[in-house]
Amino acid sequence: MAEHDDDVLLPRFFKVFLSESASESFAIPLSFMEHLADPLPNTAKLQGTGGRDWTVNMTKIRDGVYFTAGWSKFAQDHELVDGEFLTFVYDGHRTFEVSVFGRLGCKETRAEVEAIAVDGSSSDSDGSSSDSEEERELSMDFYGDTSLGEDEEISQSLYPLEDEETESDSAVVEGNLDIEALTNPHFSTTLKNRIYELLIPANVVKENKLTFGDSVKYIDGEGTLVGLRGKWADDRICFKGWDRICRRNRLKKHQDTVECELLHDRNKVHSIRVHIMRGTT
DNA sequence: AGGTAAACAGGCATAAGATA
DNA sequence: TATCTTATGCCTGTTTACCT
Repeated sequence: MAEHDDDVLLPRFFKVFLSESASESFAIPLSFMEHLADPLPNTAKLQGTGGRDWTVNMTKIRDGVYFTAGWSKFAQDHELVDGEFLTFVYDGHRTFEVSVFGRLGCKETRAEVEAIAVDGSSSDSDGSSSDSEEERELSMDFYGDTSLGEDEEISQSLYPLEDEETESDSAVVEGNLDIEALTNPHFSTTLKNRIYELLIPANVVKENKLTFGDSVKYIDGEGTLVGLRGKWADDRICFKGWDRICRRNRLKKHQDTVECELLHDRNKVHSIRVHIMRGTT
């Protein structure tokens, strides 16, 4: 338990896998570079949930850092397909613990070690976690940033670097997201006139007995942004900063639909994962 | 079917920030 | 410092769901 608490403090990031841009090399988000060891090690160890390790080269290209040689082997061994989520927990030296979340939103164990005793180094591989526990673990992965409520952190997150926006992958789904497959509470929305706020439909809140804090993280293929809770005279629940999601994903009115998946920990929503479906309205 | 309440979109006013 | 732009809270009208 205490071990898990320590783990939560480790820096982490997530990305959506897109074969088009990530089959040969994999870009580490620019905003994560401040956490990387200095000087940058030549290689990194990727620890899969199946208990195996992969060594990959870490290469600095222009202003970014990429996993290069060895990454394609990792991707192949994990049978990564477009749209799957990867989370990376960094130990501060050269090891990344990588978790794979399938398109159904569940954590998956892949590239397993055959008939080998688990050495206990990975809390993910004990094989005892139930569905709900896995879901909570996913929540905790995105919960890593415990300073969510601090103004400084929020303002940084709200205004990401332009470079980050243009260089990272997009989580756009071209109209083929299987909505029924989403296991978390979700709702769809479109680009409204009032783009600064995202309204959480009251029926979704009620049906799922959801609660909200003062902020949520918006998660799209570009990374995360923090939206502060809006204050309204009525009881509606809405979050600000939504316009940045709309803008950086170039949402179009009367064309695009956004499926918002509410990631929660014991019904308290901490993040909203954004699935964009082009040309569906 | 009609009345009522809840939910929601969007207009308006204004505060805050940016820029000349 | 004045002006313009952006962001946000309040308010109101419309739509929808529910109850009688």
